[in-house]
Amino acid sequence: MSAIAIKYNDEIVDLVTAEERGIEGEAIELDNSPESLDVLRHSTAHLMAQAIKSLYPDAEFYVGPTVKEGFYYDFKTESEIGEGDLKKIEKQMLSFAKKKYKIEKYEISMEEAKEKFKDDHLKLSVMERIPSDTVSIYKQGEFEDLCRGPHLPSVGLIRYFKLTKIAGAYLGGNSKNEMLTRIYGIAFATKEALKEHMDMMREAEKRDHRKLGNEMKLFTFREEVGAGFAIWLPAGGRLRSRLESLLFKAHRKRGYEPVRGPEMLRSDLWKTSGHYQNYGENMYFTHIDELEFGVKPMNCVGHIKVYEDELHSYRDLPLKYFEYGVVHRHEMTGALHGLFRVREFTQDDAHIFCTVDQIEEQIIEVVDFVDKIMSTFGFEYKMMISTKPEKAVGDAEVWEKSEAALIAAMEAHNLAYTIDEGGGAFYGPKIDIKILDAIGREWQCGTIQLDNNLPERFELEYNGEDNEKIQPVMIHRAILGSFERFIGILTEHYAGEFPMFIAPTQVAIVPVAESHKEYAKLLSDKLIDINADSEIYAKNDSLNKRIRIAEKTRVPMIVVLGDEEIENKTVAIRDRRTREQYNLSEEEFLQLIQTKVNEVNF
RNA sequence: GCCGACAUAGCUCAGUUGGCUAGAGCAGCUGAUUUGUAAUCAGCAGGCCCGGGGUUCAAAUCCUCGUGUCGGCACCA
Repeated sequence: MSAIAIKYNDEIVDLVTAEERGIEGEAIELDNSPESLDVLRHSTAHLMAQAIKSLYPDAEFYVGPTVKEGFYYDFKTESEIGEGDLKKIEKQMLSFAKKKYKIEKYEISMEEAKEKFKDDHLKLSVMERIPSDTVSIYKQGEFEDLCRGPHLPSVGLIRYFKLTKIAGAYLGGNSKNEMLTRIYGIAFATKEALKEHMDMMREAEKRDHRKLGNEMKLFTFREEVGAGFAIWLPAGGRLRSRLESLLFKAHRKRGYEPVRGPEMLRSDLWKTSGHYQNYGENMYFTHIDELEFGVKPMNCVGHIKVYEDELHSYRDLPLKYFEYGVVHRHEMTGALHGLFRVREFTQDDAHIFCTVDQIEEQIIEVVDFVDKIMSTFGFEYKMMISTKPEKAVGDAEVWEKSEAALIAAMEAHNLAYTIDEGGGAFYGPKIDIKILDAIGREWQCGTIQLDNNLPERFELEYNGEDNEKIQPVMIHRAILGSFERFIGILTEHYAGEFPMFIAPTQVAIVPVAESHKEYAKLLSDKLIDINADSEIYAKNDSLNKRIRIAEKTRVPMIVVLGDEEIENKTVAIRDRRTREQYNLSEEEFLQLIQTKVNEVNF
């Protein structure tokens, strides 16, 4: 196999450019390495543009880069293009690929380029953003495109690709601009790699929590209830309450006090906190007796009122209040997505009131807490520190000090983190925790945020050693983020096969015949005593069928009870995964379940 | 919010270019069967075809306005 490009000083250079510049380097072959795929996908994007141009001659093109999962091209045409047209475009691409057009390159001045693409206002706007005086043009067959490369030597090398999605996208990523059509695709060097990728996509689809949530009866959404409002069904309710009680204990162990603020508060308070001005368009309001109330989008104000309930000494700090706070946020319709993005959700929210000197140790404590939970579920995660944004309140010194405290906490404990410059909240810097799930996707869940703004606005204080009034620091933190999103992620992470300690039902009991129902009920009661839920499959169906149904519910353990078991006081256990069967005495069985249910503590 | 697609029974889906009483499988109910590890048989019931308006002799099907869902974009304190 021959090279498709070379690597020159860490730069990927295509063959035409290498020749033009008279340089040599390590050969890059057409394979599934990241460098090679990048070139391949970029050229596939161009091939797609060529196909689109031939099918829709009025099409104008914006940019067509490669991205993490393939490539896309943004363009515009007067014709309506829908999902059904992707096949047609793919076909055209293949026919061009068969012609094995050489991909040629030449350079022209910016002026010439502007003349050349004068009818393509999108290309012109691309050129606006290029500082250089000359630009390169890549040509394949009749099709020419402004591009800096690198590209394959020939479109004939493009064989294994698929157009995956069609969607709208704002020009330049700005919602004030016009909307273009975007087609996404994927390409690989080999047929096998493409197939593997498509298989993985199908696997991800099978894990989709919306699908599993429906199948497993965890939760539902209903048109008449309203968009973004989840309804928790019994199975989901059981799972959720297990998570809640585990987490409740974990908070108590760490000195958090449970508190609760009201669901809606007078708007005056939201004006004091600044939410009215800064977040008002996402809030739900109601008017009662001439007064305006705002439904809480966050729990901070309630916790501040808890703090204000009594005078505090420096000796009391840190104070940690937590609440499973139900919040409402009017998210934009297009943002809603299963349990991942809803309009009403419950945060595992806490606020820590502490002195400036305590920030570091408090951050560390929270980070440890996070680590405990994430490792229990087998999640890897990343932490990202977001610093002062352009639009920020509070004085610069405090900002610096807070940011330094976050970084110091990370450094002191050798924790890996990245920095998102300017990505903080307007009131303070934060650490975001991003979960990597079983199939490598990232989810933003927990967050730890320093806040000097609210203590200032509400004039919070405590008495210092010399009886002077000092303003405390407030740390907002959530670990799961919200039960909704976290359970959504858990569902996909485990593909619905929840481990015993969190599963909606721990055991499925299948009595062989009518006469064994009584023993089943007895066992079920004993399971409740050890905090395990079970379901008895005693319907008038064949044994095979009931086992099949039990299997399909993804319950972690199935036990079958018949004459033998009753006689010997044993249970026949069927392992879901291996389909193997083995017997345990009732006592051993209960012991096993008890261990498994309690094996986890955060 | 924007671009595009979609909405038929509890669930998953059929339903020709507008044309008879809108179909199937699973789930549900009633029987029969009482089962030893992934679907026993038979019968029954179940629909304002997402909601308003319209076009037409005739609308699940066409138009329109909503609502909701999906794929992205933008948003995400």
